[in-house]
This record gives sequence, structure tokens and C-alpha cells, in this order.
Amino acid sequence: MGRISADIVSVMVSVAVDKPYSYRVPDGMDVCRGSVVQVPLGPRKVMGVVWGEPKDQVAHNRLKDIDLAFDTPPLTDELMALVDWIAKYTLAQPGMVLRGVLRSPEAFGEDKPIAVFRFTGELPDRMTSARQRVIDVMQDGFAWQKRALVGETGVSPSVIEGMVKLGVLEQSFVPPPPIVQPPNPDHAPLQLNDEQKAALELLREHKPDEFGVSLLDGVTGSGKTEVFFEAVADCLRAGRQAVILLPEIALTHTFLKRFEDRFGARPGEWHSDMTPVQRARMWRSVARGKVQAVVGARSALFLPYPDLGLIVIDEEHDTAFKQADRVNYHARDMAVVRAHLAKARVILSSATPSVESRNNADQGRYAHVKMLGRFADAKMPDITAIDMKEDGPEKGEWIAPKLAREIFSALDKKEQVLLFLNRRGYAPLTLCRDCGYQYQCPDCSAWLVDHRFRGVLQCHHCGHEVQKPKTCKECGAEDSLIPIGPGIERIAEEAARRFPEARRVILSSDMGGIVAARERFEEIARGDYDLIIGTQLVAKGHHFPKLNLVGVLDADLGLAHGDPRAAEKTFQILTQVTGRAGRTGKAGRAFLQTYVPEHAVMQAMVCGDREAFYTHELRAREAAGLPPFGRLAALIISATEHDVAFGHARGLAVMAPKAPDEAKLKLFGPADAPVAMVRGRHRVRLLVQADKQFDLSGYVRYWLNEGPKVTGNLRVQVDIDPMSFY
DNA sequence: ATCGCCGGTTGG
DNA sequence: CAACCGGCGATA
Repeated sequence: MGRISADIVSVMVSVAVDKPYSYRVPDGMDVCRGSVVQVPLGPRKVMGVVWGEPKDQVAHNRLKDIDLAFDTPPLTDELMALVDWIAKYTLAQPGMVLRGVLRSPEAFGEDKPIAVFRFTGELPDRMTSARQRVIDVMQDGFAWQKRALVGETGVSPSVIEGMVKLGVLEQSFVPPPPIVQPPNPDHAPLQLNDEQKAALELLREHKPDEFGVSLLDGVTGSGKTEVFFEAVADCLRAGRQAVILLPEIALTHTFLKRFEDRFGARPGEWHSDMTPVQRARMWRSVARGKVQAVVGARSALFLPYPDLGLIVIDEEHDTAFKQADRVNYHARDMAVVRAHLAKARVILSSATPSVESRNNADQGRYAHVKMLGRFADAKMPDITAIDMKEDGPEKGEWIAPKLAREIFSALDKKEQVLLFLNRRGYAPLTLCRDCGYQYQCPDCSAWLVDHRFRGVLQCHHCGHEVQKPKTCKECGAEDSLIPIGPGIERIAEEAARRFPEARRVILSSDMGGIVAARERFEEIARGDYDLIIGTQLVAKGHHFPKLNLVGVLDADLGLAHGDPRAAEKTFQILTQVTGRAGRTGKAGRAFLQTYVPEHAVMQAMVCGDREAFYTHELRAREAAGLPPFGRLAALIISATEHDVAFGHARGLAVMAPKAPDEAKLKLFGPADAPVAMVRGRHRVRLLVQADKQFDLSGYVRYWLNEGPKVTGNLRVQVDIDPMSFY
């Protein structure tokens, strides 16, 4: 459309409405498709984007004027098409998807000029020592910011103001410096080994201005980052922007430093602990083409790059890329969509690719770039399974004797040891020895987890907490509560008892947030600790060069549950966590405590045979028609009354439209969800399975439109391509 | 008669 | 999504 001559346009507002609204363009305002505007909507003002010509006729007296058009480049057709595509695919309202693009309303102000001071050459009538010091540092003739000047000279700000009044200094305003310096693709190219060179050549088979996806499938320590940095350099040389998406927790100072070392400038950063002002500046700078490379968490995918050329998804298998609230999207899949629209390239990097990506590579849809680490100094860890049925720990202990012996010997040799247990708190269940009462969350079907450090029992689904009672709240018995099963705090307690000499640290996501966790990672890498006791968090952390022994206390994780991805998740986390051992030069060792040593996942781990795992898992998925060979959609119907939720779900089930035979449509449920109640809402689940080719989004949309009306406190959540099944 | 809460509707 | 509107039960 370009320049719009019509005086009425359609505007997508960043509110949960399902289609664009019409607005009048006031005289003298200039807008085009993609213009970011503010419009009145009912009693308030909201952000929106001019989506095109008006589609529907709106009565003239109801039309309102656009308030203002922001001074920012219009959104590209590519980004607008992405919003439409995601809305259609995930069944979210397009306005809500747009909200993820226009993250901060502040983004559209101007950059504030900054005040600087210069020495005029005039001397004050009365010289003081403070004034002299200021003049001394300003002899260089450069402009100084007040803050810097105060820091340099130690004088108070009022001295500077006084010197301005006397005409000794003059104040002026300059535009703020760019948010980042441009990265230089040729700053410090890395020395690649033969395997890395070969991988880079394969990546380069995709032309820089065409769509293409590569799976960079390389074992831990094979040097994938260096390889995709070179692909980023190629993209920058072609004059297009590149973005690297990381799971939030992996977005550390260390990663940014590596980028800076390679490109001579920091990348644009985008993550959750930026202030709104930083966010606004970054958004604006990206939109104006002043940022060539961004490193960020999942939402960095939605920044307004003028000409995006490369998207790297590091740790592509990580479930953190799936957003589970508001709009249900998987950043990895949406990256492929965006790249398709932008004629850009995608690199999916992982040591444990998702089964989906692996299958796409096997089928030739993605280029499969393998790095098996034969040329790097990385050695595969030597993994042993400990059969808990035969060689389990003593009663009241969780560390098997064999593992304990290994820990002693590693500590003797001054090697770091990691004990991994994916369970926060002290004990997952508390019960009364006298009456048998199990402490349960009042609002969820879940046990309350004993968090002994804080003295509370906590629900891990809704966060509900109670002080741990002295007497049983059911029978009143004193000191009768006993912890059942281990959590990370209990392992720490056992470790303190058995390895008192070791310098120990606990790492868990409920202990201080992302920033604290990153600090701990750096201390660990420096060697400040001998024994690291951690949850999932440590698997995603950074490289620990001094770590040589890993003990996985419960390798079975969620294998027993009905989650179709349980085996994959277990394989990925075990590979990651055992891969923490012995990364520099020599092979580390890992021990898996398991009740099912014969399970395919354990066998693949022990034999170091990742291919065996993928072959086995792909075969199992194909036989069951599960992703990537079939498609799934999950519907969670919830309400405060169980019967209401269940009744609605049953109503939906009987109304399910017929699909053609080749769709291979199967409907499961309704059934209570595995976690049947969360935050006081009963949850009932419907699961739809269909052929890979079938338009499942379209089917579900039609179904919900035709089905019974959602009223009262009923809620129907749709999750296309669900990743978890709780 | 009035207040406050809830659920449902609307917004151009 | 957020504001508003109307209905209804609790309250003065």
C-alpha cells in the first residue's frame, strides 16, 4: 500500500481484539501501512499499527481520529505478516500478538540530549582550589558530563553550576551516544579447527539473502559458538541484522564478552531485567537500523529489525523457548517462520537437538551440520549407571555408596564435583507420623514442598506458602511431621555431613533470581567451590572448567509420567548435566542413580551413543503418530467448579466436527488434567492428534466457534504443539 | 434507596 | 486487555 491517500485506515490496536479497527486520518497527518500510532479506544488511548485499507464499513459518526503518529520507521511488511501468521497459528488475537512487538509505549519518545560542559577559557574572579581542579581536568578542551566531572575532581555539583554562572564553563547539549557501537565482522576472526571450518562451509551453502535452516548439531565443547559467530559475521558483511536468541539464564556476562571479543563491540542486549528506559532505547535503535546485532532472550525475536538476515537459536531444544502464557508460541518455530518471511537464515544450535529438529534435518528440510568433537579437546564423559535397586544408598541417605567413594576421591584430587537433583526445597512431601495427614495445597492438586531454609511449606504450582507448623494441623500431635523424599536442600544437608571439608554451594532457581545465579556461575568457574549442589539451573549454566565429576541423584526424572516428551527431556538434561564434567582436555566422569538402568535413555547415556537414542525415540514417535510425525493440540478447560469444566469439555467433545479420513484425527478426553487443580481452578483436558499435513489450528478455531459458548468463569486455553502436559 | 461486586459486553 | 454497564444481593 505505501502512502495512504484514503482518509480512513484500519489500525490494529495492541488490545485483545480480533481484527483491525477503522480510524480517520486527521488533516495534515501522514501515515502509511506499518505506521505506529496512538488511537483512542473507548475511554483510553492505546498503541496500534496502521494495518492497511479499511475492510469493513463503520458508521461515520462512530469513527474517531488517530491521535498521533510516532516518529519511528513503519513496521516492515515482514513483521506485520509475522503477527498475522502467529495469531492464526496459535489462535491468539492478533492485537495480543502485536502487543509483543510494541513492547514499550515509551519507545517512541525522542532520545533526550545530554548536557555537557566545556571550559570557555575565562578565569573566575576568585579562584578556589575546587575551581582550579575543575579547570585543570578541562584543559583538554573536551566536553564533560557533570557526573563524570564530579567523579574526576571530587568537587560538588554546585561548584560546576557556579562556574557556569560565572562564564568559566559553558553548558551545551549533544545527542546521546549510540546505544552500541557497530560490530566489526573482521575485528578478531577466530582460529577455527578443521571440524569447525567444515561446519562453517556447510552453513555457507545457504546464500545470505535466501531462506534456509541449518541444524548445528554439535557435542558439548565442540565449539559451536565460534562457528555461528562466523555466520553472524557473514550476515553483518552482507549489511543485514543478526539476532542470537538464548534461554534467559544463559544470557551471561561471559557470553556478551565473547561476542565483544570477536566483534570489537557489545551486541544490543534484550532480556527481562532491563529497565523500561533501556528497553525503549533499544527498541527505537533497532527500528532505526542503528543496531546490527542483538543477543537476547526469546522476545528479541519480535524486535523491528529493518532487514533481518540471520537468527541463531542457541540451545534450540530448550523448553524455555516455548512461551506458555498470554500467546502460546515456540520461539524456535516462530524464528523459522520469521526467517521465511524475511528471506533470512536460521541456525539452530544444540548438543541435544529436539526430536523435531533432528527429524527435519534427517528429512533434508534443514541442513544437518554435525560436530562430533573429534578435533576439539573435548572428551565425552565416561558415564556409569548405578542401579538403585541393587546398590542404593543406606536408609536416610540419598547418595549411593559407590558415588560417595568417587566424590571422596575427586575432592582429594582437588577436582570440582557437581551433584544434580531436579527438585527444589528440602522434601517434596511432608506427612504426620501420627495421623498420616499429607500436607497439600488448598488450591492445587499438589503436595506442599518443605523449604527448610525459609521454614515454610510451599506449593510449586501457585506459590502458596504456609509457615511449617510445630504441631500437626490435623491431629495436633507435636513434632510428628516427617519429610518424605529428597529435595536439593536435603542433599546439601547430607553433603555437609558426609563431606564437611568441601566448600559447598547450592544453586536453585528459588535462591536469589537470575542475577544471583549468574554470579554463582562465575564463582564456580573461578574455582571458589569444591562441591556444587544444584537443580536444573546448573544444567543450563555456563562452562565450569574445573568440574570433573557429576552425580545425578535421580536420573529417572519424569520418565514415569505420561508425557510424550519425557524420554527426550530426560535425555537432554542428562546429556547437558553430564556434559558439565571434564570439559577442558580430559574426560570427566558421571554417575546416574536410576531404578531403570535398562531404559533406552540410560543405555544411550552409558554407551555414549546419542544416535541410539534418536533412532529409538524417532521410531517410537512414528509408531504412535506423535510429533514430529503427527500434530497435537491441547485444550485445557478450567473453572472453579469441576462439573462446570468437565461438562463444558464434554460438550466440546460431542460437538467436535468431523474431519476427513486422511486427517487421521483422534480426540482424547475429556479427562482431568494430570495436575487436576491449579490456583483453585479445576482443569480438564482434551487432546487432539492429527496427521502432520492437517490444518489443526484451523480445525480447532472452527470447532471452538461452533462449540458451546464460554460463559462464567470458564476458560478454554488452546495450546497448539504443546511441549508439556501437566 | 444505595453500594459494591460480578459477569458480560464493548471498543472504530 | 481495560473500562463500563446492568443486574443483583447485601446493607443502611
